[in-house]
Amino acid sequence: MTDPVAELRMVVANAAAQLRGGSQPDAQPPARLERGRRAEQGHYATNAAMLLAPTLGLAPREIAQALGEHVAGALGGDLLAYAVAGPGFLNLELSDDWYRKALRALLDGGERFGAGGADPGERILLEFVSANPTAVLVAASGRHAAYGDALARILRLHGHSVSSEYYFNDAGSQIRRLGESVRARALGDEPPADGYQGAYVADLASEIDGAADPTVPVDVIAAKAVAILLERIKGTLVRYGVHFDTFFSERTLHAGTPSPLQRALARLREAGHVYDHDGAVWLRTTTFGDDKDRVLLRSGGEPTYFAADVAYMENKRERGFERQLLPVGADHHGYLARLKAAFQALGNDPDLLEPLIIQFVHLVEGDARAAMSKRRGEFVTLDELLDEIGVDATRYFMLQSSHERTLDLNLDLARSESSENPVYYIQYAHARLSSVLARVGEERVRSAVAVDAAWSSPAGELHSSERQLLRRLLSLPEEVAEAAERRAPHRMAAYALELAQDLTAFYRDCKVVGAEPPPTEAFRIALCAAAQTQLAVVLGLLGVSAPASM
RNA sequence: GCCCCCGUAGCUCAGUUGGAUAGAGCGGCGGACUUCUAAUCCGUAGGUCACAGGUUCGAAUCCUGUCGGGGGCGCCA
Repeated sequence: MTDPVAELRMVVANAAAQLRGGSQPDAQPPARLERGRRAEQGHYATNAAMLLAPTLGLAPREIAQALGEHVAGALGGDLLAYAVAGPGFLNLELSDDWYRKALRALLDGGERFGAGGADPGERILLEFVSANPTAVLVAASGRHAAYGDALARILRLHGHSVSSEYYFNDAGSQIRRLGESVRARALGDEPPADGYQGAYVADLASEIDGAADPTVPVDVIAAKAVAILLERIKGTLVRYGVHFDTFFSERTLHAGTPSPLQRALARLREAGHVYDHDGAVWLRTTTFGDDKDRVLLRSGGEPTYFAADVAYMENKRERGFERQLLPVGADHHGYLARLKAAFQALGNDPDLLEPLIIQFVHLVEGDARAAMSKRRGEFVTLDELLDEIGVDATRYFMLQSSHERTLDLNLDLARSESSENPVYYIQYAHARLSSVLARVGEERVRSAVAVDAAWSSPAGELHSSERQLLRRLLSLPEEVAEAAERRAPHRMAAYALELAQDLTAFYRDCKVVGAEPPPTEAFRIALCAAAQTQLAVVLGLLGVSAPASM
């Protein structure tokens, strides 16, 4: 019994197959098995009968009844009762024996319970944040960082091999502008109009030796500035708990003969997707659904940012990553059609390049929305945000809502209500469990967890809060699968909160230490241990700490 | 003008491969601390799921349109 709910689902599927007899399952979606939302809806409910109705030509409730009989036969003593309800749901009520076996499965799974659902596991490259090292990270980058990092963790638990990567632009005109801005500040001048105005540029000017020295080329100044800023960015990411396996330099795409960029270009040319026009070199992205063709090499021969991106995609593929995930800001969405087109032009299956659009974080202070232009230097940095409300609250805030939705971050509210962040409620549940288990003592915990024969007594019946907590814990595999497949870390944030609520209800209703009779105490200790393990795992997926005390 | 995302309780948001009586946190109101952690709990008020049509036995969810908010439409990055 590695996944009790999956086994239950299998029993229902088999029963449905028997009812269906020879007729094909056709294109029906698989039947669902859900936790009952209300007490009278049983412990689990399935809509299988309603899905079978069209095929069998019978009333859903009639089918549900027959389905119930089959399921009852297969489950034996694990099933306490079943009932047909509503338009044709089959509600199942499971026995306490089933719940005890389920707890055994949870404990045996340990930190890996719910892991490995991906079939097959893929080699995935997840590139995110990738903010140019022309400034420090802004608060909004905190959303991308939290999203990508959590997604990487979730995909890994789900059974994929994920490499997280930060692509940084260390070549091209923005970098040159940074260098010119630093030089201007070093000379006591204003940066150029299209340069970087922030106060940090003046700091860079004083930090970099020779910034004012006319014999030192601007490119050298720029490179030094990039190196400093990149280190600051890395420092912020470490503080934020966001890990990158690799930092990838754009410059390397232009290096060597032939450079990766030249090779990608040659490949596209061979495939017949490239042409010359107006002195520039174009990629015929319209072949693959883009609005218009795109320039790869400008009429001066200089490659566009797009050309570098194309070479970068090719490089990812050459490194053996079959799937490329690319969370980007909503302001980039117009860029994605051409990326996808280029990916196809390189001979790839377009479905293997997955751009994920992350909507904006609107910073609000008072009534006005804070403008965030890096060039003008008017922005709230991620470090400032972390100073204000802390890593855990920031990460949870950034992850609690869908990335498809714009997020309003009211700084005044964040400051004043930081302690109201749901993350503390979740962490508190974890701390409580730790406290209970500490009170019980390691030795007692070990024995309670090890010997499930000692969990049941003739008189003991589980409390409904215990059952509900177990159902929540048992749903982790499907929650992880859902979060991974939908690229939706916020599902785990919601799950963590629900788990904490069930834990709090359990804590309220079921005394653990000294519970009578002894088998009840043993069972509850084991349940606490399983819950603590899982809550720590889930918090870990979000990149939030799981404190032993608060 | 064209394209993308969003519109759910006072606020911030879950819930979209169509299912049962739409949920949570915060805020409001009324209660509970000699207790395994009160950063908690209990009770209560609060909804035309933006609007209008359509498909369906069944729609917050799918389709069409309208309104509102955000973003994008460079040989910039």
